[in-house]
Amino acid sequence: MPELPEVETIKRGLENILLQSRDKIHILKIETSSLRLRNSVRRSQLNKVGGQSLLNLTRKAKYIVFELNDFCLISHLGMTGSWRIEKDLRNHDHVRIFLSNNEILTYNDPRRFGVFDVVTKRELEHYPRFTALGLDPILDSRFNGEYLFAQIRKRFSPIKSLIMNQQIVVGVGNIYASEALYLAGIHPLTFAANLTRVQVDILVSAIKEVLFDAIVCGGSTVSDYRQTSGSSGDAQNFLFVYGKSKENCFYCEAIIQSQVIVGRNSFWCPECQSLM
DNA sequence: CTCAGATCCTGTGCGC
DNA sequence: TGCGCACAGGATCTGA
Repeated sequence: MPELPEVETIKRGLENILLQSRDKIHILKIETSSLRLRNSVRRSQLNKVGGQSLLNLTRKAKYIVFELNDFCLISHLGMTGSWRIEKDLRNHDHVRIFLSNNEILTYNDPRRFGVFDVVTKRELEHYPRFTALGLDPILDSRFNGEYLFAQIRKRFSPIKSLIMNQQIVVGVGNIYASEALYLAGIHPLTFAANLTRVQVDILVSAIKEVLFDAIVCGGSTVSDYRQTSGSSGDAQNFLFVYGKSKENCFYCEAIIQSQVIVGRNSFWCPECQSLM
Protein backbone atom coordinates (compact mmCIF):
# COMPACT_ATOMS: atom_id res chain seq x y z
CA MET A 1 0.00 0.00 0.00
CA PRO A 2 2.13 2.84 1.19
CA GLU A 3 5.13 4.51 -0.35
CA LEU A 4 7.30 7.16 1.30
CA PRO A 5 4.67 9.96 1.32
CA GLU A 6 2.02 7.70 2.84
CA VAL A 7 4.38 6.38 5.51
CA GLU A 8 5.56 9.91 6.29
CA THR A 9 1.95 11.08 6.61
CA ILE A 10 1.06 8.21 8.92
CA LYS A 11 4.16 8.85 11.03
CA ARG A 12 3.23 12.52 11.41
CA GLY A 13 -0.31 11.58 12.34
CA LEU A 14 0.96 9.19 15.01
CA GLU A 15 3.29 11.92 16.29
CA ASN A 16 0.37 14.27 16.78
CA ILE A 17 -1.59 11.65 18.66
CA LEU A 18 1.17 10.06 20.74
CA LEU A 19 3.75 12.75 21.44
CA GLN A 20 1.73 15.93 21.96
CA SER A 21 0.28 15.26 25.39
CA ARG A 22 1.79 16.97 28.42
CA ASP A 23 2.44 13.68 30.18
CA LYS A 24 4.43 11.07 28.31
CA ILE A 25 2.35 8.13 27.18
CA HIS A 26 3.69 4.76 28.19
CA ILE A 27 2.90 1.26 27.05
CA LEU A 28 1.00 -1.05 29.36
CA LYS A 29 1.29 -4.17 27.21
CA ILE A 30 1.32 -5.37 23.61
CA GLU A 31 -0.83 -8.20 22.30
CA THR A 32 -0.36 -9.86 18.91
CA SER A 33 -2.66 -12.09 16.89
CA SER A 34 -1.84 -15.72 16.27
CA LEU A 35 -1.39 -15.10 12.55
CA ARG A 36 2.13 -14.03 11.71
CA LEU A 37 3.15 -11.09 9.60
CA ARG A 38 6.24 -11.28 7.37
CA ASN A 39 8.31 -11.73 10.50
CA SER A 40 7.54 -13.08 13.94
CA VAL A 41 8.24 -11.07 17.08
CA ARG A 42 10.25 -12.64 19.86
CA ARG A 43 7.81 -13.09 22.72
CA SER A 44 10.57 -12.43 25.28
CA GLN A 45 11.16 -8.98 23.77
CA LEU A 46 7.46 -8.23 23.54
CA ASN A 47 6.98 -8.81 27.25
CA LYS A 48 9.70 -6.30 28.17
CA VAL A 49 8.09 -3.17 26.69
CA GLY A 50 5.51 -2.83 29.48
CA GLY A 51 6.19 0.44 31.32
CA GLN A 52 8.33 1.89 28.53
CA SER A 53 7.48 5.46 27.45
CA LEU A 54 6.88 6.63 23.88
CA LEU A 55 9.70 9.11 23.39
CA ASN A 56 9.97 9.74 19.66
CA LEU A 57 8.89 8.60 16.20
CA THR A 58 11.09 8.44 13.13
CA ARG A 59 10.75 7.18 9.57
CA LYS A 60 13.44 4.94 8.13
CA ALA A 61 12.74 4.30 4.42
CA LYS A 62 9.18 2.90 4.47
CA TYR A 63 9.52 1.82 8.12
CA ILE A 64 8.14 3.68 11.14
CA VAL A 65 10.30 3.44 14.27
CA PHE A 66 8.72 4.04 17.70
CA GLU A 67 11.49 4.98 20.09
CA LEU A 68 10.99 3.85 23.71
CA ASN A 69 13.30 4.08 26.73
CA ASP A 70 15.31 0.95 26.00
CA PHE A 71 13.58 -0.56 22.98
CA CYS A 72 12.33 0.38 19.54
CA LEU A 73 9.17 -0.81 17.84
CA ILE A 74 9.61 -1.23 14.11
CA SER A 75 6.65 -1.13 11.74
CA HIS A 76 6.52 -1.71 8.00
CA LEU A 77 3.05 -1.47 6.47
CA GLY A 78 3.61 -3.85 3.55
CA MET A 79 0.80 -3.41 1.04
CA THR A 80 -2.21 -3.11 3.33
CA GLY A 81 -1.01 -2.16 6.81
CA SER A 82 -2.58 0.66 8.83
CA TRP A 83 -2.45 2.10 12.36
CA ARG A 84 -5.46 3.45 14.20
CA ILE A 85 -6.57 4.34 17.71
CA GLU A 86 -9.64 2.32 18.58
CA LYS A 87 -10.76 0.05 21.39
CA ASP A 88 -12.92 -2.21 19.19
CA LEU A 89 -11.28 -5.21 17.57
CA ARG A 90 -11.67 -5.63 13.81
CA ASN A 91 -10.89 -8.40 11.38
CA HIS A 92 -7.16 -8.49 10.52
CA ASP A 93 -6.01 -6.61 13.64
CA HIS A 94 -2.58 -8.12 14.37
CA VAL A 95 -0.97 -5.86 16.97
CA ARG A 96 -2.70 -4.06 19.83
CA ILE A 97 -0.68 -1.67 21.96
CA PHE A 98 -2.43 -0.79 25.22
CA LEU A 99 -1.49 2.74 26.29
CA SER A 100 -1.45 4.50 29.65
CA ASN A 101 -4.00 7.06 28.43
CA ASN A 102 -6.53 4.23 28.16
CA GLU A 103 -6.35 4.15 24.35
CA ILE A 104 -5.41 1.19 22.18
CA LEU A 105 -3.08 1.69 19.24
CA THR A 106 -3.91 -1.02 16.71
CA TYR A 107 -2.12 -2.37 13.63
CA ASN A 108 -4.39 -3.86 10.97
CA ASP A 109 -3.07 -5.70 7.91
CA PRO A 110 -5.32 -7.95 5.75
CA ARG A 111 -2.60 -9.31 3.48
CA ARG A 112 0.00 -9.58 6.27
CA PHE A 113 2.90 -8.40 4.16
CA GLY A 114 3.84 -5.98 6.93
CA VAL A 115 6.52 -6.22 9.60
CA PHE A 116 6.18 -5.51 13.31
CA ASP A 117 9.28 -6.00 15.40
CA VAL A 118 10.67 -5.17 18.83
CA VAL A 119 14.41 -4.64 19.22
CA THR A 120 16.72 -3.06 21.76
CA LYS A 121 18.30 0.27 20.86
CA ARG A 122 21.62 -1.49 20.49
CA GLU A 123 20.12 -4.05 18.11
CA LEU A 124 18.61 -1.25 16.02
CA GLU A 125 22.09 -0.08 15.03
CA HIS A 126 22.62 -3.34 13.18
CA TYR A 127 19.04 -4.20 12.32
CA PRO A 128 19.31 -6.47 9.25
CA ARG A 129 16.39 -4.92 7.38
CA PHE A 130 18.04 -1.48 7.64
CA THR A 131 21.65 -2.21 6.82
CA ALA A 132 21.42 -2.38 3.02
CA LEU A 133 18.99 0.50 2.50
CA GLY A 134 19.85 3.19 -0.03
CA LEU A 135 19.54 6.95 0.44
CA ASP A 136 16.35 8.78 1.44
CA PRO A 137 15.36 11.31 -1.26
CA ILE A 138 13.66 13.59 1.27
CA LEU A 139 15.85 13.28 4.36
CA ASP A 140 19.32 12.76 2.89
CA SER A 141 21.00 15.52 0.88
CA ARG A 142 23.53 13.01 -0.49
CA PHE A 143 20.80 11.74 -2.81
CA ASN A 144 21.80 13.71 -5.90
CA GLY A 145 22.53 13.13 -9.58
CA GLU A 146 26.13 12.13 -8.95
CA TYR A 147 25.05 9.43 -6.49
CA LEU A 148 22.28 7.98 -8.63
CA PHE A 149 24.38 8.06 -11.79
CA ALA A 150 27.15 6.12 -10.06
CA GLN A 151 24.63 3.57 -8.76
CA ILE A 152 22.98 2.82 -12.11
CA ARG A 153 25.56 3.51 -14.81
CA LYS A 154 26.42 -0.17 -15.23
CA ARG A 155 22.97 -1.58 -14.60
CA PHE A 156 21.03 -3.17 -17.45
CA SER A 157 17.53 -3.26 -16.12
CA PRO A 158 14.68 -0.87 -16.84
CA ILE A 159 15.19 2.40 -14.95
CA LYS A 160 11.77 2.01 -13.33
CA SER A 161 12.79 -1.15 -11.48
CA LEU A 162 15.99 0.50 -10.25
CA ILE A 163 14.35 3.59 -8.75
CA MET A 164 12.04 1.16 -6.93
CA ASN A 165 15.09 -0.75 -5.64
CA GLN A 166 15.31 0.12 -1.93
CA GLN A 167 19.04 -0.62 -1.90
CA ILE A 168 19.58 2.33 -4.23
CA VAL A 169 16.95 4.86 -3.19
CA VAL A 170 14.27 4.28 -0.58
CA GLY A 171 10.63 5.27 -0.55
CA VAL A 172 9.79 5.13 -4.26
CA GLY A 173 7.09 2.54 -4.95
CA ASN A 174 4.99 1.68 -7.95
CA ILE A 175 2.88 4.85 -8.10
CA TYR A 176 5.62 7.42 -7.67
CA ALA A 177 8.06 5.55 -9.91
CA SER A 178 5.72 6.02 -12.86
CA GLU A 179 5.00 9.61 -11.85
CA ALA A 180 8.66 10.59 -11.42
CA LEU A 181 9.64 9.10 -14.79
CA TYR A 182 6.77 10.97 -16.44
CA LEU A 183 7.89 14.22 -14.86
CA ALA A 184 11.47 13.55 -15.99
CA GLY A 185 10.43 12.67 -19.56
CA ILE A 186 12.07 9.24 -19.32
CA HIS A 187 10.45 6.06 -20.64
CA PRO A 188 10.21 3.46 -17.85
CA LEU A 189 11.72 0.72 -20.04
CA THR A 190 14.92 2.69 -20.67
CA PHE A 191 17.97 0.68 -19.65
CA ALA A 192 19.50 2.51 -16.72
CA ALA A 193 22.98 2.41 -18.25
CA ASN A 194 21.70 4.33 -21.28
CA LEU A 195 20.66 7.38 -19.30
CA THR A 196 22.82 10.49 -19.60
CA ARG A 197 24.08 12.29 -16.54
CA VAL A 198 21.76 15.18 -17.36
CA GLN A 199 18.78 12.84 -17.50
CA VAL A 200 19.74 11.39 -14.13
CA ASP A 201 19.94 14.88 -12.66
CA ILE A 202 16.44 15.58 -13.94
CA LEU A 203 15.20 12.24 -12.62
CA VAL A 204 16.57 12.96 -9.14
CA SER A 205 14.77 16.30 -9.10
CA ALA A 206 11.58 14.62 -10.32
CA ILE A 207 11.72 11.96 -7.59
CA LYS A 208 12.18 14.61 -4.89
CA GLU A 209 9.41 16.76 -6.30
CA VAL A 210 6.90 13.93 -6.69
CA LEU A 211 7.49 12.64 -3.16
CA PHE A 212 7.56 16.08 -1.56
CA ASP A 213 4.34 17.18 -3.25
CA ALA A 214 2.62 13.93 -2.25
CA ILE A 215 3.61 14.46 1.39
CA VAL A 216 2.09 17.93 1.25
CA CYS A 217 -1.12 16.31 -0.05
CA GLY A 218 -1.14 13.74 2.73
CA GLY A 219 -0.36 10.77 0.48
CA SER A 220 -2.37 9.05 -2.27
CA THR A 221 -5.54 7.12 -1.49
CA VAL A 222 -5.90 4.73 -4.41
CA SER A 223 -8.09 2.15 -2.69
CA ASP A 224 -7.77 1.77 1.05
CA TYR A 225 -4.93 3.92 2.37
CA ARG A 226 -5.97 6.23 5.19
CA GLN A 227 -4.13 8.77 7.28
CA THR A 228 -3.98 8.03 11.00
CA SER A 229 -6.89 10.42 11.46
CA GLY A 230 -8.95 8.25 9.10
CA SER A 231 -9.12 10.83 6.32
CA SER A 232 -8.07 10.12 2.73
CA GLY A 233 -4.94 11.42 1.14
CA ASP A 234 -5.22 13.96 -1.64
CA ALA A 235 -2.24 13.17 -3.87
CA GLN A 236 -4.21 10.72 -6.04
CA ASN A 237 -5.97 13.77 -7.49
CA PHE A 238 -2.66 15.03 -8.85
CA LEU A 239 -1.33 11.89 -10.51
CA PHE A 240 -0.50 12.27 -14.21
CA VAL A 241 -0.08 8.67 -15.40
CA TYR A 242 -0.52 6.06 -12.65
CA GLY A 243 -3.79 4.19 -13.20
CA LYS A 244 -4.61 6.35 -16.23
CA SER A 245 -4.17 3.79 -18.99
CA LYS A 246 -6.03 4.82 -22.19
CA GLU A 247 -6.66 8.33 -20.86
CA ASN A 248 -5.16 11.42 -22.48
CA CYS A 249 -1.83 12.87 -21.36
CA PHE A 250 -2.38 16.09 -19.40
CA TYR A 251 0.09 17.98 -21.59
CA CYS A 252 0.03 16.48 -25.10
CA GLU A 253 -3.21 14.47 -25.12
CA ALA A 254 -1.48 11.31 -26.37
CA ILE A 255 -2.98 8.10 -25.02
CA ILE A 256 -1.32 6.94 -21.77
CA GLN A 257 0.21 3.47 -22.24
CA SER A 258 0.60 0.72 -19.66
CA GLN A 259 2.60 -2.48 -19.45
CA VAL A 260 3.87 -4.79 -16.74
CA ILE A 261 7.58 -4.09 -16.19
CA VAL A 262 9.45 -6.48 -13.88
CA GLY A 263 6.20 -7.62 -12.40
CA ARG A 264 4.62 -4.21 -11.74
CA ASN A 265 2.10 -2.38 -13.86
CA SER A 266 3.65 0.76 -15.29
CA PHE A 267 2.22 3.83 -16.99
CA TRP A 268 3.71 6.40 -19.34
CA CYS A 269 3.00 8.91 -22.08
CA PRO A 270 4.46 7.71 -25.41
CA GLU A 271 5.01 11.30 -26.57
CA CYS A 272 6.39 12.96 -23.44
CA GLN A 273 8.62 10.05 -22.43
CA SER A 274 11.24 8.99 -24.96
CA LEU A 275 12.93 5.60 -24.93
CA MET A 276 16.71 5.97 -25.10
C1' DC B 1 26.90 -10.07 -8.64
C1' DT B 2 22.74 -9.10 -11.54
C1' DC B 3 18.26 -9.92 -13.15
C1' DA B 4 13.37 -11.72 -13.91
C1' DG B 5 9.93 -14.21 -11.90
C1' DA B 6 7.64 -16.49 -8.13
C1' DT B 7 6.05 -16.01 -3.62
C1' DC B 8 3.89 -14.62 0.74
C1' DC B 9 -1.68 -13.16 1.76
C1' DT B 10 -6.74 -11.30 1.50
C1' DG B 11 -10.08 -8.31 -0.63
C1' DT B 12 -12.17 -6.14 -4.52
C1' DG B 13 -13.99 -5.60 -8.95
C1' DC B 14 -14.80 -7.24 -13.37
C1' DG B 15 -16.64 -10.35 -17.07
C1' DC B 16 -19.42 -14.12 -17.91
C1' DT C 1 -26.95 -13.30 -8.06
C1' DG C 2 -22.87 -16.14 -8.17
C1' DC C 3 -18.46 -17.76 -9.70
C1' DG C 4 -13.74 -17.55 -11.25
C1' DC C 5 -10.10 -14.79 -12.39
C1' DA C 6 -6.95 -10.84 -12.45
C1' DC C 7 -5.04 -7.55 -9.85
C1' DA C 8 -3.50 -4.63 -5.79
C1' DG C 9 0.54 0.92 -3.05
C1' DG C 10 6.18 -4.38 -1.07
C1' DA C 11 10.11 -7.03 -0.10
C1' DT C 12 12.50 -11.29 -0.37
C1' DC C 13 13.91 -15.61 -2.17
C1' DT C 14 15.17 -18.70 -6.06
C1' DG C 15 17.35 -20.08 -10.06
C1' DA C 16 19.31 -18.79 -14.47
